[in-house]
Amino acid sequence: MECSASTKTRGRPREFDPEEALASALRVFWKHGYEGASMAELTEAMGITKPSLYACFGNKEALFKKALDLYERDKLCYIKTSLDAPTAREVANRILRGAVKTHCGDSDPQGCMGVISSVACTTEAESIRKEVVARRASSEAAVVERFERAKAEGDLPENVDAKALAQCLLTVLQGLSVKAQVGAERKDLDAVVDTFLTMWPGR
Amino acid sequence: MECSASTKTRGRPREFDPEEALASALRVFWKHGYEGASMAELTEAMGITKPSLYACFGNKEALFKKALDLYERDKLCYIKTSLDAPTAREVANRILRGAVKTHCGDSDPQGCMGVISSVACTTEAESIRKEVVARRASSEAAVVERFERAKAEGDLPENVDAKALAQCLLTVLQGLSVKAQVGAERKDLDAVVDTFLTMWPGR
DNA sequence: AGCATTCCATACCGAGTGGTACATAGTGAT
DNA sequence: ATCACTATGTACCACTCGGTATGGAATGCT
Repeated sequence: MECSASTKTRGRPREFDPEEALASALRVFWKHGYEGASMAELTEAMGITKPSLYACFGNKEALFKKALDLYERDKLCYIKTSLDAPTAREVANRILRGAVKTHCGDSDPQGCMGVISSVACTTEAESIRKEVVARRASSEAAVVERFERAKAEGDLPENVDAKALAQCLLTVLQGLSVKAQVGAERKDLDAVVDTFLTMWPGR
Repeated sequence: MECSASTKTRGRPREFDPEEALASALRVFWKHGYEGASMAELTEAMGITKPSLYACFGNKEALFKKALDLYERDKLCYIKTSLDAPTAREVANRILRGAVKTHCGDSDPQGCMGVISSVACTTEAESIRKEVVARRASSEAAVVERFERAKAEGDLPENVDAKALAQCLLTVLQGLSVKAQVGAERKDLDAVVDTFLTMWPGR
């Protein structure tokens, strides 16, 4: 049991690729959130049966967390790389453009999996919400830190509150993902980003 | 059947107040969204049994739409009244402050019922999502119109795109409601609004 | 070949879902 | 008092939920 990349093959070999299956599961969770994704839809998308899923991934919650890992590694990586931009404005630009591209593309589900899963939670699945919120907090902290550096480097005026500005940026980010999920057109979201960047203080 | 305020009382009189019951239902939908709210929790909160609910409100979907009407009338009215503010900046200020107060108060559930219900929708409840999205679109149109007037009146610089600015404002609005729902502190949201208004173009 | 081990498929579990049939109870009109 | 009418409470429906027991199939080791 427990999916791993070990090479010892005693017993009947597994007939599916756990990574491919996880990628399929990710798309289902992304579309419907944690509670909205049923085991039936998950197994069908993954092309495996329920016992195989449970043997390999544990249970629904463990599967979700592994999917969330994959999501952050593959789809949310643009946030971390954006922090390398030379100015605060360019950081904001890259993050927002990256969000529009990721959440409004037509090859992947619309919207942000984190937002979907944290908003769509009945009380009983609150551990999922806490998981998502905790991960988002760490991203937020990184942006705050980056903007404080930007202030020291003169990218941002002295009077701006780095933490508040970072939270404002991420608020727009989450708003964009909501709009994307309920079917906003990409050009409208691009216009929102244009407008927000026009308002952006400093360079 | 069908709840109404008619005065003819042939047959056994109803033992509950439909308006009170609807208000209780609203709080449940607000907390959990359409699909997250179970009939069991609804009936318990409303203090009535399922047959009474179905006789008076039709079914779950009809009950939700009536709750949504009540929500918009009682809780989202600040958006329409905000449009009467003298300047575009004051319109934005009132809308954002109203949102923080409404979605981050401790007497009502956290977050925006519309966002929760439109984001947390499995494919089968898509009619609910469309309903919510359509209502939001009409609000958005009103804000766009108000900002175009503001441009004509000189509140906003000539180079700003009224529609994009309105969408940007509502993007922040939805971002705020997401943050409120997952437990952001009110002072942080106030700081976001402060920052956004500092960036606001024109008067 | 025989064995231990692992995976797959079917069929099932108890609990919860939205929704309803039915008998009973309370009302106004006749 | 009887009737038509409506609300209520119980008990139930078919269905789906996440999760699992079980038997057989496929492998490596001895």
